Amino acid sequence: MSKDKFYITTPLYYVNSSPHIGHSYTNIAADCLARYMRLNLGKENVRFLTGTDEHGQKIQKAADASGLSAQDFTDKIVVQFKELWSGLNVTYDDFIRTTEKRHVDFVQRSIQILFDKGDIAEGKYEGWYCTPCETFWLDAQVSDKACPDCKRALERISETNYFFKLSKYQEWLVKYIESEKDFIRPVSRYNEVLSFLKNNRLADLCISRPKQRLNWGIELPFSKDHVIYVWFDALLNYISAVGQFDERGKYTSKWWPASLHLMAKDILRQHAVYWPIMLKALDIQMPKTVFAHGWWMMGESKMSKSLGNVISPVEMAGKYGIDTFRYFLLRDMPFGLDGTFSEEALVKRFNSDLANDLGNLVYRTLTMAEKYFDSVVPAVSEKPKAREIQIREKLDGLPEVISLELCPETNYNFSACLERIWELIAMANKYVEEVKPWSLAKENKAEELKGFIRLLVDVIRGVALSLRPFMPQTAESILEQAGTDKINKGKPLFPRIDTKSADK
RNA sequence: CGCGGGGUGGAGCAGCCUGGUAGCUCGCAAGGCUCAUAACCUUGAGGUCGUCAGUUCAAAUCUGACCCCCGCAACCA
Repeated sequence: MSKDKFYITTPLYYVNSSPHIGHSYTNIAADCLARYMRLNLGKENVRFLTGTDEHGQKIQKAADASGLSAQDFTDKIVVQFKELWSGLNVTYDDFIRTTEKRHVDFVQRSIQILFDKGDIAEGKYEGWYCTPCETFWLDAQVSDKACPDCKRALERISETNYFFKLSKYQEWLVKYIESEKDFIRPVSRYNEVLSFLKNNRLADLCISRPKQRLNWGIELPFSKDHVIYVWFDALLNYISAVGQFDERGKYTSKWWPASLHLMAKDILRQHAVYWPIMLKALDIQMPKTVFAHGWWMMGESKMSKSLGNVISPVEMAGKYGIDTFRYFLLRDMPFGLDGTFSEEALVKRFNSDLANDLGNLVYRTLTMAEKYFDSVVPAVSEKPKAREIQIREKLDGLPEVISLELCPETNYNFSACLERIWELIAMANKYVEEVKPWSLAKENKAEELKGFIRLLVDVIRGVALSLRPFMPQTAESILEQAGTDKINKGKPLFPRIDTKSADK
């Protein structure tokens, strides 16, 4: 990517069920980066794409189960996703659905190009099929010719399908990954993919499904009897949304190549193996970075609908506030690793970090400005003390520190950014004890008091500016209260949650 | 011998790559202060860094073996 443009994507979410905390996590992280880049590069130089993946058998089945047509069903779920994003202040620039014409046309064109150049060919697909479940199983997944799902007898079938020649590009991909250290992040994932590619021979990817089994999909342009495999269809969204092929099949785009494809670790394979090979075959540039983050675990176990431990992001944001939810997700687990979600942990973070540290600093600062200087922000001190100089250095250095943490090399470390900001907050809280402004007031040391209050106001302004990508509402609120020469104090930002009485 | 992550004071984690006083947050105890949301500040208690062996002057950190926990099929980032 060029350094003055930033194109970030999230996965296209599969709409066979409602959105949950994992979807929120990916999109909040993406939103944070998009907001950050907009502030630095200008709004017009940032593109943030999200959307939904709507084809395939699981969706067909989910639609059947709810008694709706596939189109009506997906229309309904898409609304839930869009509402969630606006409910979490996720500011995407474009939302693509794989059922949209712009995407369908693009996918058909792409696959025709690959077919014409010989990278897609007809072949036989053999495997096991469970008629009641309407599910295909590979040899490796099956034992005793029984369906892993329903345990009923499987049928051996062989059908005509189309295959994408992944193996043709395997060597190229290994070399490419080896030459581009930023291509897959974090490093543990980079090593994982590379060793996978070195130790396994890629099988050619079956990219079609016979219509007799499944017709909810994009039709193959060269076979009326087949639709396109969902992954092959879905991955193309990253380029279908921002560009097009000319007559000669050359892809042009204002935004491509993407700066960052963000996803969870479970779909890294598709993005780090299939996708680059698809692009290479289409003669299109590689994205700069593919980043796989970790999973949120629920207490001891994995999040699971059957265990009933799925957290509703809407409920969390509604109960504790959007910014609290964003803060918790971005702060509590290092980006790239797995973490544990619990409401108790969230409340703890709320009370200690947001109420006690940040909220209290803002509130006490504004109260003093109000009380000592009638809400007029005083001038910067002319003879700052050593400690004040130190705090100002930390404050001035914050943007640089954050920029170093929000890049592929440091794994887009949101948590570290927030830690750095909170270090400044802690310094300011300590400094209040050191200076004892209440004593200065009693002793009529107005000059000293002025410089001190101004320092605190500058700190909370700086904190607010740095927080904009992470906690947009909070940042705005602080700037509304303290952004101008006249303080406009409001209510405490994060009223402490009383856990002691709630426990019993 | 399928793959991967992890076992560090009461809880949750960092440190391990690039060996050398074991650090952070929360909780707990004592004290201070009053501008502030029973908030803030200071100090303190508390750890044989999963087990065993090896390398080394020196190991949480490197090597080997072993034990235990959790993900990797499904709904699913």
